Amino acid sequence: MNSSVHQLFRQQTIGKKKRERTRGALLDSAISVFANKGYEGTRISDITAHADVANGTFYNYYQDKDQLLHDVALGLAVEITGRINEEMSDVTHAPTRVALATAKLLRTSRKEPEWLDVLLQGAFIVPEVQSATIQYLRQDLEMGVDQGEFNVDIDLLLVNQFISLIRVAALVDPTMSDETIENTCEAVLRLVGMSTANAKTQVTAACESLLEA
Amino acid sequence: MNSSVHQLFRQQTIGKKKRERTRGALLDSAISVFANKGYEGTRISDITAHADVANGTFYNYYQDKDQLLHDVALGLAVEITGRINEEMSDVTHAPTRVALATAKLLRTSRKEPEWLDVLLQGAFIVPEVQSATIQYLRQDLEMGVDQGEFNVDIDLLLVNQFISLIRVAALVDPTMSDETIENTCEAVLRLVGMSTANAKTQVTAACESLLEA
DNA sequence: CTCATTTTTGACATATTCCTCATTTTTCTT
DNA sequence: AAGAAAAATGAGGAATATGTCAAAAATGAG
Repeated sequence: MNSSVHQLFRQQTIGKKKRERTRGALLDSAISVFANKGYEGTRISDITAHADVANGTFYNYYQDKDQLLHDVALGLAVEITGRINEEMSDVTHAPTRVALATAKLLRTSRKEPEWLDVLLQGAFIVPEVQSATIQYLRQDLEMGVDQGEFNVDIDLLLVNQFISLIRVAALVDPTMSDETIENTCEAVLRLVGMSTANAKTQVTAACESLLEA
Repeated sequence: MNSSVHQLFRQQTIGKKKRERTRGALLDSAISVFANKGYEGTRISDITAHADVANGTFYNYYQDKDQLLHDVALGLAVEITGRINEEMSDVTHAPTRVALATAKLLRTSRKEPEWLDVLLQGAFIVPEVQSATIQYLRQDLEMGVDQGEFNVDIDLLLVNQFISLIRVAALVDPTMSDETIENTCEAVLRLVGMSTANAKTQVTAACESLLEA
């Protein structure tokens, strides 16, 4: 087993003690198994088999699946939102930020489809993950309203609508084509009250700057 | 057991032979149990217990949970879309149709929260249910484009985005307040390319006509 | 390299769910 | 109301998962 290509958590624990390295292996395996079998559908034994450890080893680290999902999804949330925000630190125009963040997130999902899948599963199950995910998004949306670019009330419903559009992209087109990415970016901008034409312009600009990078 | 208030399928089988009546009881029970425990989380025994029949009885009717979900969700899809379309047979203005259909659907969900929940679970798992659900929606969306009211390409992604906004409403506000209904109606109209102001106007008009009825 | 400490192991006892089928009970036609 | 056909029953075997723990193995500090 252990045929995963990504190594997010193991990368983070190289050089540390055995305990942290095994934990990293379990977390990485959890990503793959949760993504492929779904949270409900995965058995503890699926994860230990994938991580090449004995069944009992799991219980040295977690009491149950819930705790594991919590750690995995929260780790992914921190990693992904952290990266994206860092890359956008100099962008102050809200529509550009929103389009860029969406495009970057979906690009991540093209490269590591399992990450977004598990992050979203976590966001719908673990409240703490939901908060972590929403945090930055809400700031950008409110910035857009302040800048007079977004024409809509920002509330919990809207934020969740936003997230659900991301989710649908991954569901309808797991390969995450450029077309899907652009269409989704335009959709989220329309959702927050921009015109179709305006949204198209913003997305085109944002995606060009993405190709340079 | 069998504390369900709704009786959709049992209603449909009154007067028929025992076989159909028991099937109706299983289908009604499935609605309640799927809605409360989720499809993955429900056991066959949960459904038979809720229906007040022996465990083995289930297997006289279905080979597995999948087949039951198929029948339940498809039955709900036919019932719900049928009702809504009938009530809108005289409406020809696409934005009005879309706003009305959305509002009516969410109103149904307020009265019978389990119906929409299970219908959507089915739509994401059983392809045939997805088709049945999408069918009418797609017509109305294309009508809106033809009428020059919607300014967006109609494709599978868009249709799924639409459905996901419905889903979010049920998730964020299970009580389905008027506010949630109106906000969701406006959001779907913005999604298909209408301006915030225009969307608001349409929704207000549609919701008024809904109060008369 | 040594060895106390940490970590892993995997067999097993417990628990859950599935599904079958011989038997009993109900239905409903005549 | 009789009785053949239809339907329901639920005990129990097979399969799968969970969580524990005494013993074995690996680790890494000195």
